[in-house]
Amino acid sequence: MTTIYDVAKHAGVSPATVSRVFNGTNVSAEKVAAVREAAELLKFTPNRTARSLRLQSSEVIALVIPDIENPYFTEMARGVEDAASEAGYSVVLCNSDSQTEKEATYLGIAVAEHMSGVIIAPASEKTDLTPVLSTGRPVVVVDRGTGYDVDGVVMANRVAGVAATQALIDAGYRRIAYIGGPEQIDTAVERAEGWRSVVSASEPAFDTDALERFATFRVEGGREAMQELLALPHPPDAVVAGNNLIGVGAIQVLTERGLTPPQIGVAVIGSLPFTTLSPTAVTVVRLPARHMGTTAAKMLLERIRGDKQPARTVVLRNEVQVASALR
Amino acid sequence: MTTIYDVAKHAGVSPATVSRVFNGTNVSAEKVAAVREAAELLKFTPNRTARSLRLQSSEVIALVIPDIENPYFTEMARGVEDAASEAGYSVVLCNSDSQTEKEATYLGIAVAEHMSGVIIAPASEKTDLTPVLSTGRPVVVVDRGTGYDVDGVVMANRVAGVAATQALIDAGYRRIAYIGGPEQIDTAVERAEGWRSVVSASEPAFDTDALERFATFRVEGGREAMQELLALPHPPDAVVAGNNLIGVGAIQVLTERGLTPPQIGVAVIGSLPFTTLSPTAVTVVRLPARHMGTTAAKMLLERIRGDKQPARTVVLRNEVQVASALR
DNA sequence: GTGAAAGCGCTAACAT
DNA sequence: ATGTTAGCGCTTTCAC
Repeated sequence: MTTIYDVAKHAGVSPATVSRVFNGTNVSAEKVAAVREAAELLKFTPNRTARSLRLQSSEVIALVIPDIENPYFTEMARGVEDAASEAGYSVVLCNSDSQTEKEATYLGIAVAEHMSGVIIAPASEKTDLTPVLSTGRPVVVVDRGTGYDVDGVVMANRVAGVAATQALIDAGYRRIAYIGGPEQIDTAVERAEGWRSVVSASEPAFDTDALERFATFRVEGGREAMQELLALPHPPDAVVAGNNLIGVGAIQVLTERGLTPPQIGVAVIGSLPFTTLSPTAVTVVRLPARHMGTTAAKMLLERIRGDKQPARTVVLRNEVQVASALR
Repeated sequence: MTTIYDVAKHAGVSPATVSRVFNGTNVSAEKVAAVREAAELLKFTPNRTARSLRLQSSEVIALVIPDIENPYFTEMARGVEDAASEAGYSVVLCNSDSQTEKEATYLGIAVAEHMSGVIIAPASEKTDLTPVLSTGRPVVVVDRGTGYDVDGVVMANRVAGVAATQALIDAGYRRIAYIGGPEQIDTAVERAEGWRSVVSASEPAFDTDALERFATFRVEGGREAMQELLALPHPPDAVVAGNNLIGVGAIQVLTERGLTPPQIGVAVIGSLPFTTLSPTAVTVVRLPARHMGTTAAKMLLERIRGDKQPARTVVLRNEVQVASALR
């Protein structure tokens, strides 16, 4: 490994000058040239570990997500990466697998590795951010809320729930069920509220409890809940899926039973990037995941650069893609 | 930030002893207790940057993939993460976006950050591994081959191509087209060879050139190629998709035109994790992506621990899930 | 504009 | 078994 000293020797300057050349401070043109040439020749790459030990910070940000296999989060990761790499930062992707302990481990690593900041989609409301906040590092919370006074980027969840349900009502469906995520997760709760408000308004006697199901935010969760709903004495004629994977699971079950949408109405909150459905059969409330990622990254970078304004929360609007095929 | 010196002072020992306690060497029971207590009290976390500067290595491995939004690669990432975190290593996920320059940047970062090793699914055959190999760090190449003498884990691509095509033949299809990936990528070429060998054997006069298409390994690539094939004067009665995303694109186009499988036979090389298709309509040759990830991680960890045996390449068998609905 | 030297937090000889 | 100390590669005062 070639160091700043090797380069200095070859260029006939001091190590300090080499450092200056690589950090853009006042150095005479000739010395700059000499240093660059020597660096080229010796294939010198600055040692980031040494640099970050000295600077007490590294140009890396941590992105902690609960499910690396969910396209919603990878799309977001993509957005974070775009914004970060444009600013010369790299992104470490950490998969908490929805486990608070794993999440805590990664947050610990983030500080122990001197990372500049963290973007996190919390695994639950138990997420403890103090280890990183106490070091003064900025945190941006995405997708979900937390009790901490930090920047956040969230989706307009209630609005998404309303839009999904309303599209189904407009298409003529009446018994609209809802399959949401875990009861403790606030995004899930907000989306459910949107659904509940629309169905209750449409029919005052609507028995929301009978048609609401809580699932995991996974394909399997959607499958199980859909099966339960279909087994009901008086099954629904439509369903709102609380996230993309639940939507996939629900549609799989319907397809297997020959109840292809729009025979039963289906609206999904979240995009379905790899489905093979006709786009006219299902209403999709697209959540701008990639945009959420870039927004979060930009906010974090501002904080890293020393921005001290009070914490902000950005709420992202979503775009509704209504099924055109009605039953 | 509390350091080893703070802990040493509180515990009434030397910094070296604190270090020893955290690295499991001979320290008397009393001192261990004193150090642990002080560390607890002061919320001490070892500084990984300093540690890796000193050790010239960090317990981090880099995983470089060409498309973070492809479930095939995220599934693989999941496997890598499982094996690595079990061994106390963390994984930095880098998205090269199929660009050789981005890939080179990340490889540079991997060495500049003293990462212990890298697992890479190369963006192309131009990938230059020398910057990392020359530092003595181990590399495991996954999914695709390279010209380097390093460990690798690949799928049985030719076999997969044969299996996909044979399933279609067995189901009675005769004009079987193939939509593959970019011509320069060896996995794509091998899978195509499998297809070609089966169709040529089935009918000596088979005009393979007319029915072979090269696409990008993306949904859009599959869509375009499928459209071209359908516009042919004498279109195919079945198609083999060279990867999961191409399969999604092809099936989307077919569905939009009302040609739902198995009206046209479809076989896909790679799993379709988020499709809503009836599983009986499409033949899927599952590629064990997660297993590829864990295998690669284990091989890399062995090398990191000093294993010096000659380079190995592991070929992973795949599992065929034949469509049961025949036309 | 440039160099000398200290120090970021840790580990590993080397002494004791 | 434990302490002392040098040094990993870099940045940055402080002199000149």
